[in-house]
Amino acid sequence: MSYIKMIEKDIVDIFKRVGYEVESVELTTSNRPDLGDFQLNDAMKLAKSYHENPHAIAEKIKEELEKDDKFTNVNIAGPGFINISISSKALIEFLNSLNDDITNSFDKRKKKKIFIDYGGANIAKTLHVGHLRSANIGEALKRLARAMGNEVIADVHFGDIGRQSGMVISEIKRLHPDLKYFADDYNGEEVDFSITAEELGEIYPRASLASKEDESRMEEVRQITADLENGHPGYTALWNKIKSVSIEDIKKIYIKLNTDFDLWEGETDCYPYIPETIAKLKEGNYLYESEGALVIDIAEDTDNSPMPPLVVIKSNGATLYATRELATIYSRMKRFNPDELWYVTDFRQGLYFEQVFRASKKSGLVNPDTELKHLGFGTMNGPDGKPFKTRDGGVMDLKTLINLVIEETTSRLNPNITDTKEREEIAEKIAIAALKYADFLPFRTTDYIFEPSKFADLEGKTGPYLLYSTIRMKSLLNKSDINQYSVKEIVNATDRAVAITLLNLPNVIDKSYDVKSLNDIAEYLYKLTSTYNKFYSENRVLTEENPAVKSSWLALTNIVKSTNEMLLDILGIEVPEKM
RNA sequence: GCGCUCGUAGCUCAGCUGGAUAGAGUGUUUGGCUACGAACCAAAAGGUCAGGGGUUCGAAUCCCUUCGAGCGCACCA
Repeated sequence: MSYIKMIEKDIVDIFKRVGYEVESVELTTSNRPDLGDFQLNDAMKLAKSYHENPHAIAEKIKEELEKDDKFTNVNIAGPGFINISISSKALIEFLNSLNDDITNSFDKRKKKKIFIDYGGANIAKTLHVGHLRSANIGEALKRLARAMGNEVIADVHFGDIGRQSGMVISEIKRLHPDLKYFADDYNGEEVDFSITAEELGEIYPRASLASKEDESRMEEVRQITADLENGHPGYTALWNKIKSVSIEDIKKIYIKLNTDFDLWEGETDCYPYIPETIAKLKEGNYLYESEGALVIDIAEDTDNSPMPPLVVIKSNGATLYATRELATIYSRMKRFNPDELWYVTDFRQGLYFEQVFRASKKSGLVNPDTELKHLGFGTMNGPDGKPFKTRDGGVMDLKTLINLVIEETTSRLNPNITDTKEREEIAEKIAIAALKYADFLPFRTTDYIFEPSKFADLEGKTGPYLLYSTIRMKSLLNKSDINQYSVKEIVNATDRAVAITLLNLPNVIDKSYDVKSLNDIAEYLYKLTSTYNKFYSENRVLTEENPAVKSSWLALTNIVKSTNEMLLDILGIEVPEKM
């Protein structure tokens, strides 16, 4: 158990001993650091339920707290705030436990099997800035869930079928009408045709625009989509070729983003499970015909607004997104039987997922106790408040964005790093850190504005700040002539502040995991690092003459460095050796 | 029309399971490198928490209401 949780448990015992039943208490960092390290607000809450004077309750608690040598400076302020500080003796004990083993710095949860679906790259389209959040948040939640002791399976869930396939094929048909794939007598033979990811990136928007303006073109697209789904040999061969080009390109960017999946599956991977899924829905008599389509009712009595039924089979007999989603859920349950299924997508899909989840529960595709969670996120907008665009009005693709940031980080690299390849690698790592960290700072569901000028912003509360500071800690430790150290004393206010901040980590991790947002961890990293940097600027570690003080400060530096590395790793951010 | 989300410093965002004097970064002004790495540290200025009402010891936070913004509402994904 983490140190702060042990202290909190002790305090709960104290409450019980003096006659107040509380389940738990949380030590929160004080709003009034002049009065103490932490504050307890429980006396005022208890005053209500026990009909007693809050100050009198606080007084009883205070008396007991003072008997424990972990606490000092216990005082009561205002209506019944209890302020407490942690004694140096306790802080030293705590810091040394971290110095010995950093992996005990926060608490694990009861192990669960979690299946997480994020990324959601679309084969037909190049990755754009909208995909950044799903990759960042999904990857970090995966790592966080694993760090909390869970078994986690991640799937990229490529969008590899659907109308966009029809769009792309129809456009290629226009560009190369004589291609063998389109011939009536096409028989599965190899066709000499190649396409680059760049070309692909231009094809979809053109087709999409044309279909929007021309209903007959849209009808053609629908037809091609249906034919493809029904196994049209030429379309299938062409689409597979496009898929392999696109997937290769997409994988490269995910690797750059430090994002990795256990399963690189797509929507089409659920096809073998569609018949069973439909059979299961029919078995329970959940499907009925409405306007030519097969739908399932999912309204519930408690709904305070109309809930439309979910279309499972289109009137032309084809499947659609929801069909494949249901079959995918069925396949995941059958193959992995997870306790929880998480979907990290744009929050605009909230209603859709609510529908799919209800249909899955109602029809028994999942177990009654399987938790289905849609972890929606807000959109990353441009300065006009609309989804991020390039100067000429196009959607900013992810590669361009990454390269823009790399340009900035390259220009600031230490000139002592001369190897060209090394420079490129480091500049890229810093750029990714900048992008990811900026993306984690707002709460998960917040729409936020990402201004182009922020690309150039590598100072202050940024990824590069964290990397720079962590590298500086490493550098300090490397230069030290001592490599065995431990905390022997708390020397002044600056090292004390670092210790108190470290103490608070488990509560930050808990909250972050409970609400499935990384902003608390991102914020904590800055808090810890800047608190350390203040210590760093006011104390000279390497030239310190008192060996006990020097040892303590080296240990403190080591703990902060390790904590930063651990938390940055959870966020999917790599720390280079130098920068 | 129905539903969901949001409105906090010049800008970008935290804080929302009610707690003390509403925070951070950036920008502006200013100080600190012959220094363990200055992508750093320090200081100042900057607020009607959209407006109004209510609940209570206490409201940015909960409830009602007005105004403003965004998003979603069966055969797209």
